[in-house]
Amino acid sequence: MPELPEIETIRQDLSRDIVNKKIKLVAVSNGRSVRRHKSAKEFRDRAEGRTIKSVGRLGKYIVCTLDNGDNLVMHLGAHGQFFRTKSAKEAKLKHTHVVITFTQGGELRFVDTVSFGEMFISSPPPVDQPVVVRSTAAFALGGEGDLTRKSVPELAHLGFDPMEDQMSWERFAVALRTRSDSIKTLLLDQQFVAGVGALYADEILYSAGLHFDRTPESLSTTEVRRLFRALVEILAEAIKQRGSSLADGVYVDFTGKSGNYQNFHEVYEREGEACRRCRKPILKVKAVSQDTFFCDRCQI
DNA sequence: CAAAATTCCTGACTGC
DNA sequence: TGCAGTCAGGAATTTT
Repeated sequence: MPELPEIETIRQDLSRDIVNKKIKLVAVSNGRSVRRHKSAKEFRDRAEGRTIKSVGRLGKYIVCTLDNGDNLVMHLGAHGQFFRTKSAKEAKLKHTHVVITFTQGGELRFVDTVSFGEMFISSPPPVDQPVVVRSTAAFALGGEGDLTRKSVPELAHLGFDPMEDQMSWERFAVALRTRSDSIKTLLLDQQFVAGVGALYADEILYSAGLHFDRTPESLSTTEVRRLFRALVEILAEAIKQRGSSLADGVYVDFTGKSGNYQNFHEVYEREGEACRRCRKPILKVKAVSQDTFFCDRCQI
């Protein structure tokens, strides 16, 4: 369940920790975690001996640029976790599928109970075959996300990233008008906006004072602005708080510490508790094939 | 024809 | 104890 704020927290920590470290060994114990490759050996061969030059992010993907120009791309899926360990001796958690050992010592372990997550090595496209961006990101060219998208073809389909791309509320309004789905469906659609999942979608809609079922055509200009502002501000605040850790224990950073943003949730996992704005109990319904938490008085 | 709905992958957990 | 059902992110496939 990690979403953009949790992934960004991990990216920041990794960036401080593994940049300029050299990958000595890669051990894959579950081939499903590297399923885009023909074999685990191919993944290992392309990673071993490489030095990590930078750690970026697009949506829920972490992108490590290597010294040969390739990118090591990592996605946590629904239950994936990273753990940084000082030595190989530390006990291995169940479902540890990939272990990266650095020349300078220490390991980065990828633990993923259901193996919905993945890791793969991607090469930038040849100059005569540039990536064509067809998603909503085409409305937000010029940012950091644009560079990532163009060097990792596998991520070109992702919509704009609210933190990495140069989107404005006016261009967001244009992108919105191309779609007829409900606004919650759109927030969850990675090809519309990259990085938002069920938790932040509900928090964003509460903050914007909008009901999950509203459609883009029904939104006034003021409401579109409120939605865009909530999208950017909720994610930014959640990053400041190092993401949300729920009772399920799925999200912790790679040292095992929880985030703080769960203490600021207005609706998510607050069914029956009083809305902090109007005191009416928060509701939970099935919508967009998922649980949706909202206040039916404050969100119209 | 596109958009919407369903399926698939896997393991943890819930309820009977 | 066991067994059916549910859930999760995203891609692929099927149905509408």
